[in-house]
This record gives sequence, C-alpha cells and structure tokens, in this order.
Amino acid sequence: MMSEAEVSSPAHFSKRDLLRSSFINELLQNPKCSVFSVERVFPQNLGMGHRCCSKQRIKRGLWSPEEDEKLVRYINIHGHKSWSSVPKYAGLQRCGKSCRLRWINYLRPDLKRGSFTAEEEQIIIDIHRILGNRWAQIAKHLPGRTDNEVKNFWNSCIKKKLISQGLDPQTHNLLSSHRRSSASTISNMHQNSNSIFIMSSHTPNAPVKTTFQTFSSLPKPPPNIVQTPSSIVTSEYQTSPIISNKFSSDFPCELLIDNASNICSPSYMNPTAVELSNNESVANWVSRVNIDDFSAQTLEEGTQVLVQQEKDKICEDMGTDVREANKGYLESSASFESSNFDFGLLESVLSSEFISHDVSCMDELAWNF
DNA sequence: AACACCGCCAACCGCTCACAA
DNA sequence: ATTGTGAGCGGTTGGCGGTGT
Repeated sequence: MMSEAEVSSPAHFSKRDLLRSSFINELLQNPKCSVFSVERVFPQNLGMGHRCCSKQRIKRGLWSPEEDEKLVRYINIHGHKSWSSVPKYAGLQRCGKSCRLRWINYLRPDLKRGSFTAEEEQIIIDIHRILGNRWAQIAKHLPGRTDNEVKNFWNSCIKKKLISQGLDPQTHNLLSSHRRSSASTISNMHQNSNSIFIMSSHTPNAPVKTTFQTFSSLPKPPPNIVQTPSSIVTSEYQTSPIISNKFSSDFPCELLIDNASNICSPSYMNPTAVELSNNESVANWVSRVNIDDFSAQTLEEGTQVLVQQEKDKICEDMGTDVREANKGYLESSASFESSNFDFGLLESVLSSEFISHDVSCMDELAWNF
C-alpha cells in the first residue's frame, strides 16, 4: 500500500495510472476514503461546457480523482434518479451528461477491468456480424463491459484483425482485394462438393421473406454470391452443429449451409452486410421453401429436434400458436410484424451462445427481453 | 536525448427517442 | 399536437504514452 504522500504526488501517476489504479476500487468500497487529496487540475480542459449545460461554467475533459470521489460518494448515498441534478448536489462542476458517462463507463462498481478475453472477443465478432455497430446491444452480452469499451476494442483490435484476415469489418465478408482468389476457391467447393452457400433475403427493415431451402434444390447461385461467405469458411462454422430457425423484423436472414457435413447455421446479416442482397440476381436466386421440409430433408434427427424446440420456444414467447406457425411458410406473418419482440436481440443471444459454445447450452439461454 | 509517429481510449458531440407538461 | 427535457446511443476527437529512429 502506498503512503498518502506517494498517492498525493501527481508525479507518481500518469493519467492512465490514476484512472486505472486499484484505489479506484478502494474508493468504490469506501466512499469516505480521502486518499485523493491532491489538487489535480486540467486547465486545458476548462471549457464552456456542453451545449446542454451552456448556462453553467463547467469543467470538461479528464476527471480528476477528487471528482470521481465526489461522484461515487454521492451516487453511493443518493443514487442517480436524475443525472441533471447529480452535479449540483454532488458539488461537481460538470454537466449531468458527463457525470452519467463517467459513472457508466468507469466508476460503476460492477465493471470488469482488464483486457478482453478470447471468448469475449469471439462473442463481439459474432454479435457484430449480426447486429452491426450496435455497441450497446453487444455490450449487454458482455457482463461488466461498456458499449464504449466494446467500441474501442473493436476499433483498435478486432477491426485490424479482421482486415488482416481479408475480411471487411463492417460486413464480415471478404474484402474485394481478397475476393478474386477466394472466389475461385469457393466456387470450386460449390462445384465439387456443394459445400457452403449463403441464402439471403433482401433489404433491411423489409418484412422477412423466406430464407430456407433444401440445398440440393437450389439453383446455382450467381457468380458474385459465391464470393461472399468468407466469414463462414472458418473452423467455427465447419464444426458447429448449429441449426435454428429465427426470424427478424429488423434484419434480413441468411442461412449458412455446409451440405457436405450437413451443418447449417442460419443467421442474420447486419444491415451493412446486405450489399449483395439488393442485387436482383441474388434476389432471384433466393427462393421460398417450407422450413419444415428443409429440416426434414437435410438435417439429422437430433438437429431437427433442436429446430423444432426453438421454433416452439419462439412462438411460445410470442403467444403464437405453434401449430399455426408451422403450417405455412415462415414469411412475414402479421403476428411477427406486429410484435415488439426483439428478434435482433434474440438472435444475438442465440448466435453468440451457439457459435461459441456447445449446443447443449440452448436450454440455458436467458429469454429476458 | 530528442523528436516523430502511432495506437489506445476516455471523453465529448450530436443525434434520436421517450416522456411529461 | 407541440414543445421541452432528460437519457441513451454511436461516431469522433484529442491527449497520453509507448515505440522507433
């Protein structure tokens, strides 16, 4: 433990050290902790404040330990019913917005600190492939992580990693510079073994049309579509015995099929990932089929059960008659369209769990929407 | 040692949405 | 229906620290 003199000396701490030091935790546990006696000001950050708080002269920029202490102490005692009143009563020359941000992104006691794990990284990638840059949604699936943290991690690490793998970080498809070589490879896979395809519905926000079809009856895809399933030519998709039928009012669906191994992974494409979906030739290629037919013809028995279980579960949650839902084609039924059920979120939970873990975890999924 | 460059990340900005008056 | 306010979100910025020359 450092002496107070050491702690009080700004020279001993870089900004990052101060922000990250373990005594933040100490402070959180003990609001009366007075370890921050140092007068640390950031004159360069003394601006006029946010537009939302332009009436006051408020401080901007990095938070000093004293400010952190005041904020933590106040919230520990009074909570934060109204952020706009927090700075006033906490004795801070900050706007409420800044206080809220500081609390949520840094001072909240339930925050996890330290580097992202490989598992967290994979979850981020998986959910991002589905939801796109919806950092807050992604962060909800990473306990103790904030949207800001996830966003920064994405921009500083994952993005580069994907690019280095020849993947477009927005669409998770192959970058154009990598397409030429990959396209021929995948095209060969199609010709030789009927390996992997993507079937896609069309525009984002459009009602979900069908997305499922037996592989063998599909017409040959247009040349450009075989360039796209870059992200599924990975071990995770080749080894995950995943199948589920999901629908979304927000996102177009895609179904990833490895016919050679009978592995299927339907998913949603994030809106930025549908560049090909607006292509007419792609639209023509995607045709409608009965989902039950698909399941029966192409899936092993155990997988069919999983399909049915999930369909039932979804319909149950929505108050929809399962048998009714199973009767016809799973296109944009009125009940789905009018529902407030967040299929995007559902999908994000499901896919992150399924892709990263064993299928047996299906029953453990939280349906807390 | 000095400087330049670069990556990380905390914080800000501007926007949208929800809700109350 | 309109307006004002607050909360939340995603994009962006800029300072700091590490690294290379």
